[in-house]
Amino acid sequence: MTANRQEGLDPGERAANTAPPARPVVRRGRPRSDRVHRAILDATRELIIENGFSRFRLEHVAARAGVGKATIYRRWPTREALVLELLMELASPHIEIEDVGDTRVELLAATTNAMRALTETPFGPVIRALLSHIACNPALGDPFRAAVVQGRRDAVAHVMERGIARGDLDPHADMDVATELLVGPVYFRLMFGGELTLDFAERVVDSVSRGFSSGRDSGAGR
Amino acid sequence: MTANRQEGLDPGERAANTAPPARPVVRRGRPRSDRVHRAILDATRELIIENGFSRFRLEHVAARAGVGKATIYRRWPTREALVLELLMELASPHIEIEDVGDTRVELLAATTNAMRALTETPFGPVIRALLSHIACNPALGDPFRAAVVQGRRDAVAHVMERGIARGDLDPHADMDVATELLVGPVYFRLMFGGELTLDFAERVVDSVSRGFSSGRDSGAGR
Amino acid sequence: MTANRQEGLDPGERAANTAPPARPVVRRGRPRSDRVHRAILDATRELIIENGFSRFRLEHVAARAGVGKATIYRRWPTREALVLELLMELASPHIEIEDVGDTRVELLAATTNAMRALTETPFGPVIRALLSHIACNPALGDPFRAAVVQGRRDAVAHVMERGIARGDLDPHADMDVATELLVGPVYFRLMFGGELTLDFAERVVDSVSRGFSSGRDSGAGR
Amino acid sequence: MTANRQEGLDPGERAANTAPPARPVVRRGRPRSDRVHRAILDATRELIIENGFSRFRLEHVAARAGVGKATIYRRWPTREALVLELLMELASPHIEIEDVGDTRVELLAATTNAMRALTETPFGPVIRALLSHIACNPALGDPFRAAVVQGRRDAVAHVMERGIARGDLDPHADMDVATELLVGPVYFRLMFGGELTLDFAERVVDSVSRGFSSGRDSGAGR
DNA sequence: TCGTAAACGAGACGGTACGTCCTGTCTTAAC
DNA sequence: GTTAAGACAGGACGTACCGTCTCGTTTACGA
Repeated sequence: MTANRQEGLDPGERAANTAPPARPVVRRGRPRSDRVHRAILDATRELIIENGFSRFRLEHVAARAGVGKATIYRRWPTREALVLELLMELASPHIEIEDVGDTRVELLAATTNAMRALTETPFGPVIRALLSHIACNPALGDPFRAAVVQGRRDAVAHVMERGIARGDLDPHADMDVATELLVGPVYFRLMFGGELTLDFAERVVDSVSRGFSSGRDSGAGR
Repeated sequence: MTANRQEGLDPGERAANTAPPARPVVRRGRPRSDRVHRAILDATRELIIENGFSRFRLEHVAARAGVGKATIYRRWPTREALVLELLMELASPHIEIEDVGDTRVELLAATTNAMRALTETPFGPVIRALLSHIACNPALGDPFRAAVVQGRRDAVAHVMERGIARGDLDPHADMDVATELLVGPVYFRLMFGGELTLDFAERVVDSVSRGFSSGRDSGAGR
Repeated sequence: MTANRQEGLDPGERAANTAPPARPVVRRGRPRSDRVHRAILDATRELIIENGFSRFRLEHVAARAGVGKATIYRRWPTREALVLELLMELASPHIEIEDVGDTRVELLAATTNAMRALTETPFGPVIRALLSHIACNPALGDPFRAAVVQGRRDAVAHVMERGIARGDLDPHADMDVATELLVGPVYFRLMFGGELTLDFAERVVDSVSRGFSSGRDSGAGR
Repeated sequence: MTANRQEGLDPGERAANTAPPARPVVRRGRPRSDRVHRAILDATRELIIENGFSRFRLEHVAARAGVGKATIYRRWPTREALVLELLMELASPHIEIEDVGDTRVELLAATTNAMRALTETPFGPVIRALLSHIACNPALGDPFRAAVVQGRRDAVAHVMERGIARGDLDPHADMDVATELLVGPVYFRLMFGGELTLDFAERVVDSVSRGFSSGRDSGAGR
């Protein structure tokens, strides 16, 4: 989330973990301003949403945030790194799937969580603008995949495990493609058109869960 | 495919529709060179694959194609229009799904056609570089959706119709999400990581077709 | 004067001087605009006079001349080269000393020419702003010395020769320091203060010409 | 020499001279370091000699002197003030002309003092780099003229007075241009090229002193 | 067969943004 | 209260491309 501020926090903590008399990498000079950090990320979010990534200009970020360009470059080496931090920040709240005791509801949540993040929060316009860079540029894609995508895979896996434990899902249901089947259709429509409605999510989940169903007359099979 | 060369052809045809003896807007001067047209598209393909769309520069296209910049602008009003033509050209061969009499094979073809286009042809790197622009920029996305995406939806719909007619698929199978379920997972992995192998395609198709199956012991249900 | 436009003029002339069938280095592309060239030099002159060389910004030149920065860099590799061309252009009209038949008048002209150029023309503020660079930077100083300073030395030498021929000046008068004695005092005051008036020029010339005088009751000795 | 440190030294000294029990403008906190003062001036001298004034950066001074930027700004309000102090410090040892009883030797000293300061001490490169600023910027030029130039004028005037008293120089010799004639040629060559040798100095002084000579067969007239 | 008019390569043009450097001010902890 | 360190807003640097424009040259067509 705060991808590249870690090194500012680590030293102290690391010092505490190791040698007591060790100098904890003294922080010298004026410390970086949190207000400025926030202002830059906010301006970044607004400008990406307004113009997309290809017309996203650091000079405009600096102007809108009321900040010098050097202040941005001091914190993020490239604009990819900047938008990555923003992306992580925006993505994280939409990953978890709560255990509500109902397998179908939880499978539906996997799809609707992704969908609502895309349609109802700034995460939508931002990731839309960054799809190409996530797909092409490992510097941006790898951290995103490691954090966000893997998080979603784990959440879906837990849902499936609970569903199998409840007897709702076939123990042989293919967990390796579950995330792809539940979330892939949403991103397909994000790029290639089509409504992103609750009805769509239910159709996807119905089709998928029928394939995953244990065959018992359970909640997972409608 | 030749999206914006139409206006070069229109005048003549329109003239034919109106005044028979009228001079059909004589084409004077040196005609445009096909060699140049080809060289620009080839350079475009190479440079997008090498650098991605964000570092794609018309000046480099002109240099590599051995062409003046004005010659490019004379044919395409924006670089989006240029890459759109390239994208259409590269996408078109991978849409059709042949009727082979076997529903499962045809469903699998829907997934593997998309997958092989992405992994084995220049269409992969090119669309990867353009995902964001297709998602954000209607000038590029709308024609692409109208031609390529709709083409794929139609092909999948025909497969489903044939599968229902053969009794392999449930007549109530949800055709509205079939393309999303078969192709969405492939694009999900294109962006968000994961193998794009035949095994993956088979797992996807198995899960989906089990959901779509008529229940009869048919080829569609493994 | 037009230091780095020579290569634009040479080819044609050189072709005429050498081999008739020789290809005269074909000029391709849109030719450089003289209007732009003039506008840049004019803006340069104004801004140096207004702000001095240390606050002289190419970005301001571009803005005032209504020109892109690249257009300036296309013609002059550094701002030193730009101001050198300006300096040469401004200096050239004040070098010559006319043969008026009167040695004292001609010696006085050597001093007053320099003085009036400094006090009554843009050459003054411009060279004042460039003294350090002429003194320190050979890229600027060498061409200036070769053209302007040597020109003035030659002019003074001719005056002395005529004065000796007329019998006004001592044949042993030291021509090697004449320019320094006649013009040095003017530049001394330019930098280190003191009036630059006709009276001052006459005092200098009187003192110098008394030292150079042939001793005969001539015009050179007051 | 130490133009703006006066206010830092005065209070203490004045306190010692006046009322013993009175607390005289208490100097609180850590006192300013002379080591730092010296290091800054030394770094300034080195960097001006290495790069000239136009590429002279306070940030580099701070780095080389091992000093914070604020420490420099606390002592000198502008970089002009800083280099002015340096210039004064370097200029002062070369002003005086000793009374040796020989008018020609003393006139020669006026020229060679200036010349040797320029060729054999750091004053040369430093003033060379500052000529433009002395000529254009009163903040730097006025104090320099008041101290250094006027000092030299006074020294030359004393030489002339002694020469007239000795009967070597014409009582009507023009004292108002004497400094210009003796030193102007040296600065002319500093900027505009030519050797700065003892031979050159002697030729200048011979020509000038012949103009100033009383006509008696004295030492001043060669 | 010869004009003529558009296409062509080259590159100049006014701009915008880049990423870097430096300015003069400020904010911190250490002394 | 001075010190070293370094963050900060701002502004200029020199470079790279944008999309438009002017050149001289090339090439097919119709007169």
